[in-house]
Amino acid sequence: MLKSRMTRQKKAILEELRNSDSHPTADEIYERIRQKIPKISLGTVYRNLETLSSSGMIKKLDIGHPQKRYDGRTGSHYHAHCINCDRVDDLPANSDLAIEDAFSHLCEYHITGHQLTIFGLCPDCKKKEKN
Amino acid sequence: MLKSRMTRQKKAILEELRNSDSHPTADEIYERIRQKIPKISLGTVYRNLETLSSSGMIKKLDIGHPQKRYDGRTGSHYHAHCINCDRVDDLPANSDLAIEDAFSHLCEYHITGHQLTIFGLCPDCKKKEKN
DNA sequence: CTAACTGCAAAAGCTTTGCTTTTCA
DNA sequence: TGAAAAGCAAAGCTTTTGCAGTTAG
Repeated sequence: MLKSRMTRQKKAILEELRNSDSHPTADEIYERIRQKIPKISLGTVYRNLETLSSSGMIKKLDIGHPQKRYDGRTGSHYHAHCINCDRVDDLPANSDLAIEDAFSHLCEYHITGHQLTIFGLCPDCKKKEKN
Repeated sequence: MLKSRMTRQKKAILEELRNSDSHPTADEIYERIRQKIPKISLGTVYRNLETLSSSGMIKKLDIGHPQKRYDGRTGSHYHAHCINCDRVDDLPANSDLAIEDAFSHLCEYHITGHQLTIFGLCPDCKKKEKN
């Protein structure tokens, strides 16, 4: 375990992620934190997001876009991704380890985890689509 | 549907992907095609990969790395991703629509698809890990 | 023929990094 | 007080784009 200090900047980033149920990009986090700590730099945001995610305090998500998303919920769970507005929501179900069991019989991998994402239209975009 | 011409470059890229069971990056594809078409440019590779994937002839994969991967298999299937060497393998099972059914009762999304990836050590890295 | 495509090179966009100064413990 | 982190700016990497010349149909 590396040494790590809880700075004002890091604390603010962690709080922002924990109080948010969206899954913001680094840049969105930067803009929000800037309201409280105007002099914070984007580099600091990136460095802290990296530290926090490699120590397991947050998660880095990849939704197939140039920008990564960050998630303050560390429990294992799945995501839903709107193909229209790119919003990402948490799904109300924990990871299902049975899936890993099933695939352990189908491939030669030593499985350590899995990731499941649902794609579709979020409630808002579903409504708009009807018009 | 947009008009599209089957150029020598596009054909070579498509064949390369279909004859390969790895899931190469744009740059890897570029290097391979260069053996046959030395003057091809990386920009052309990117443009063709984009055309091919938006017309559904290939798939673009995101494994959470800066570079995207490309897959010549269009049937819906899952992937295994080695956390040590970043190799990506196809899993010998088709997409399970029951998963989408299950989540359609748990969220308000209009679900159109899903993606499942297994993480772990591939057979090669599993062996090396033992030493 | 001519719209679509190529090659080349420059630009764009996100993220990382080097360096000096500041700050937490 | 010293190691770790911040701020700033420059660099890095992958991907996209503009443009003039080429080519498939």
